[in-house]
Amino acid sequence: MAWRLTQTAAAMNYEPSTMNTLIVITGPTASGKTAAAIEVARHFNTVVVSADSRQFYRETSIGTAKPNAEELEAVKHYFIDTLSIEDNYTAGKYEKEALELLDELFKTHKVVVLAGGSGLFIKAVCEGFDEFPDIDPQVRQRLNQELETHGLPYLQEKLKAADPDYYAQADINNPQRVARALEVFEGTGKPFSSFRKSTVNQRPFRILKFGLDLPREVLYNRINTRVDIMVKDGLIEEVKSLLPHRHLNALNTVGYSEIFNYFDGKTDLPTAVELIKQNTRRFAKRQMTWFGRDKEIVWVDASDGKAAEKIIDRSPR
RNA sequence: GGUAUCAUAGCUCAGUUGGUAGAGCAAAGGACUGAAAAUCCUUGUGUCGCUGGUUCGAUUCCAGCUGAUACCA
Repeated sequence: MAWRLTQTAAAMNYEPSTMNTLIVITGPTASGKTAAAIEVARHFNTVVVSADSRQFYRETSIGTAKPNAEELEAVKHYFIDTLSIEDNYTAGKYEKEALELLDELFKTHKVVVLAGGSGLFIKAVCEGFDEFPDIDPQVRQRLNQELETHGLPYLQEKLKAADPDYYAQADINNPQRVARALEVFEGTGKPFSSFRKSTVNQRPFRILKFGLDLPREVLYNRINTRVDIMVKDGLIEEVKSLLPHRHLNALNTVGYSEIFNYFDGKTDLPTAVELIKQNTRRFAKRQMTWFGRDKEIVWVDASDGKAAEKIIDRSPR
């Protein structure tokens, strides 16, 4: 058995040998996804599509651990540097754009690599979201204003009245969730829950998911040293140049927020760097929680530096 | 060397008029369908420095020891 069928592929009843394959390479931050993806892509003479929600933006590089020039040279990458931090991007847009891109790429490639650590964006490609109408961003802006002036309970009550079904199951303490449900309701006149059908969309390609696995202690050490390297490589200067744009969502990100606080005089630099390490470790933990729930992921041990070989070994020939 | 104070969770500390203890931070676990490197939820992990004494019972009181800090020499 050289490769494994995902449930999706099995359900579609495609002939494996003639079917295009998306090799998903994921895992927590600093687990070695970039290098593994390049190695796998080279082996299949193909390209890498990024599923990393922070590497889209061309203004941020050091703090997002973007592939370096040499790595970008080695293999063609998509969805790297395609956006500005000023752009208002969503996971829904990514789903559509990524599927269109894959459709094109599979015309000339049997295999494409999807690499990244953003669980929601991987889900967008592999399963997709239910159809939600586009909502005018002003609706969210207004809701955030209401949150500011009236507090979360006010929005909770609105949601309770607008969509009792969702209210009953939603994470009501989470302002972003409450606001999201309300923006859909207020933008469409229909309850958020009426759009949520939890359908797993069938994709016209086979999906193999691999996760890079490291003992936690090893991963945490890698995170810590990688942050030190970022600082040496000029992270502080990068963040300084972005100070005028600090309110943008794309910069509400580990590695940037902490340095903004340093420039505000809220912490000293060593403390800010320690906080980046700590928050990156926490981020990695959240990623592991997310990916741990995905039973389609085949985990490969990455502590020997041979993760790519193992992925190639378990992929179609 | 002397005197005083302190020693409780990974860290900073609270507390028990004697009935084996709790906050913050750290950490761990979890949720998450268009903000996702975002956002949110849950959880106390302990030879109460060591050795004796008093006591039905000591982390608490007493003595000695060890260590830390301050002051005096």
